[in-house]
Order: sequence, then C-alpha cells, then structure tokens
Amino acid sequence: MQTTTTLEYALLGLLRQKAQSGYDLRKTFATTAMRHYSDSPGSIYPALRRLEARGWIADRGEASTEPRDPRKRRIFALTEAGLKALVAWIGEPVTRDEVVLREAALMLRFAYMDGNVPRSVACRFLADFEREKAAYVAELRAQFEEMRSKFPLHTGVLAFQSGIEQMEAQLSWARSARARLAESVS
Amino acid sequence: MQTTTTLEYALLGLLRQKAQSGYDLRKTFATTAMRHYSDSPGSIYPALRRLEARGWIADRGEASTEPRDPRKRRIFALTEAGLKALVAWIGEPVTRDEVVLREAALMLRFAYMDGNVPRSVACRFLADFEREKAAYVAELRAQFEEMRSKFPLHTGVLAFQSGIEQMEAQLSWARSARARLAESVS
DNA sequence: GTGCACATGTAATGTGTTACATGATTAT
DNA sequence: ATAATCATGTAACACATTACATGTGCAC
Repeated sequence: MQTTTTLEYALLGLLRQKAQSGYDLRKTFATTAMRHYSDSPGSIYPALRRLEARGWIADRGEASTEPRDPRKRRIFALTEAGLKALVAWIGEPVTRDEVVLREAALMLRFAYMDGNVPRSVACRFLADFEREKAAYVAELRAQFEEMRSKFPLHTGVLAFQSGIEQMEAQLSWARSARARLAESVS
Repeated sequence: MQTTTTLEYALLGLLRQKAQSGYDLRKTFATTAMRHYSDSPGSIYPALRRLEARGWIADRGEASTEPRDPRKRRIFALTEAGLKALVAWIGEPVTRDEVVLREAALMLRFAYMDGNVPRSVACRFLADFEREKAAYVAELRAQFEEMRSKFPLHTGVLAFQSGIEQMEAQLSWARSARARLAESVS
C-alpha cells in the first residue's frame, strides 16, 4: 500500500463533486483558487492512472468492448472504494506535523468536508486545528520576540513577523468559522 | 545554465550570513522557522555539491593537497560568484506569477535583503508586492463573494475565505513594514 | 482551409524523500 | 564501554516539470 499525494486527493475530491474528464480537472486547476496544483498534463494524467489502478476512480466508458481510442474524451467517476478513501483521509486527526509542514493538505481536507462528513466533524477539525496552531504560534512568537528585540528592522525579522501574522489570521478565521458552524449544528 | 532551486538559494543565503557546514545548515532547517525546507541529508548534501560545482560556494579546506577524508567536517563559504548570484536573485522584480504561486521564494528573498541590498530596494520590493497581491486578492474576492452568496456555510467557501484573509494579513503587514522601512531610510 | 481550443498522452530530466551506511567525537 | 550525537554520504524510488506528439471539432 503506497502513499497518496495531495494532488491525488485533490482530484478525488473534485471527482466526488462531479464525474469529469482529465481536461476538465486541468481547467479547474488552471482557472480557480486551486491554481496551487499543477495543471500540466504530465502530472494530471499519470495521477489519474494511478487512481484508476488502485480502483478509486473508473472510466465510465469502460463497459464498451471495442478498443478504446486514447484520443477520446474519458469521463472519470469515483468508485465506492474511492469515496471510502477520500472520506477516511478527510477524517484523519489533525497532527502538529500537518499544521507545521503540510498546511495546504489540511485546508484541502477541510474544504472537502461538506457533503462527505457531518458538520460536527468539521467543528472538531477546527478545534484541533486551533489547538495545534496556537501552540505552534506561541513557540514561534517566543523566538520572534527575541529576534525583534535585537534587530527591530531587519528584513529577516520582518519576514518572520509576516509568517506569524498569517498564522494568527488563520487562528481567528478558525475561531469564527467554528462558531458559525456550531450554530448551524444545534 | 540550469535553474536554481529555492533550497539552493536558501542555502546560499545562510552561507552568506556565516560560513558553515552542511550539518550546521541542516540544524538550522530542523530547528528554526525555516522548518519548511527539508533537513534531510539526501537533499542538503547534493544541493551543496551542485552549488560547489557551479563555483558559488567553496570548501575552505580545499587548499590542502592530501586526499580529503569524506567523513571530515567541511566548512563551506560563499564565493564572489555565489554572492553575485544571490544578490541578483534577491533583486529580481516581483512578478504576479511569484505572488500567486511562489510565495515562499518571495518571502525568502525579502528575508535575505538585509546586508545585501540597500533598504530602498526592500521598500521597492514591498511596493511591488502590495500592488500584485492586492490585484490578485481583488480577483479572488470577486469569485469568493459569488460563492458565498450561494453557499454561506460550505466548508469549501470557508476554506477559500481563510486563504483570502491570510493574503489580506500579508497586505497589511507589507504596508506597515514598508512605512517603517521608509522612515529609517530618510 | 487555417487556426484555435479541445483532449490525451509520452519521454527526458531533475529533485526531494526515505532509508541505509559509515565513522568520529563526546558524555555517562 | 556504550550510547548518543556529530557529520557526511549513497541508492532506490516517486513525483513534478517541461517539452513534445497526436488527433478532433469548430469557427471564420
């Protein structure tokens, strides 16, 4: 059992919303806020074939017996196994490691929660996120204050400050989002 | 002439601050806010050898004639060519592409400005950064408002909001940092 | 009928990851 | 003595990037 890349989960999540072709997926990556993921054919198509090989997605035209023309549009859809894998990934616990190093994957998981897991899971996710993030920010802030006292206008210190302020923005987003979600649950 | 990775520039910048060994550099990546960069030997040592091959860094012990024991501590220092390459990279114009897709590289360049380029360059950098970032956020915000009006509590929309709020935090950081730097210039 | 967007794919290349290997030095 | 840390390195592997290749369908 090999590991699954964030790109692969990104594709799974999009296919969960709607069965579509590799080209459609590329367009989404190229034109929406998911720009972060590469829209190059050299990344998308091989990733789709890996998912197909694992049985997580399937080509709808597969049923037909005649040899498939590789130049024809192929529409992919999530299989049951694929949905199971996606939901399992979404529900994984929030670790410090992810908060520190794999931010993008965390946000993607949260973005894909709607329609796949109950809202209470999203609330729980945010609570864990807040806890881990707050702990990490506190650590960084200690380092930062020490640096700032020595070199108040050093660009390195300013860059550091930017990172911290971004994390604090995330923290306050998480708190407000959780409050709003919690309201809608009750 | 091949491209230079962000990791390679990160190493150059650290060596600019202080001549040191690969192990020292790994420690920095492992323990400071530069965690983002891998501290694995499989990334650092090959990167150092690439930089050495390009003549951007040099082993201080190179002068000695006897065959070098590969298990001995090697202290690397920036060469003049390396400093030139670093300064050229730092001074590159801020492009929309970098703002949208290569955030980390941008912040690294800014962090390394102190001591390598005049403060006026840092101010200019921030001004360009603000312009490109503001334009991009405005685009995203248009998409976002449309989504929000349809699905106010969708986790995908909330995740999108988090991204926008982070960018806005960066924007206000840039404005405040620029004001402070501008004061110190005059 | 020429050009463009659609649509899928392959090949070469380079880099990061993981795991392993080696030996020196320091602390207990 | 022995364990941990210092210190550098290699090898296998997978993935993303870039560039290229191929062909369809539509608009003008």
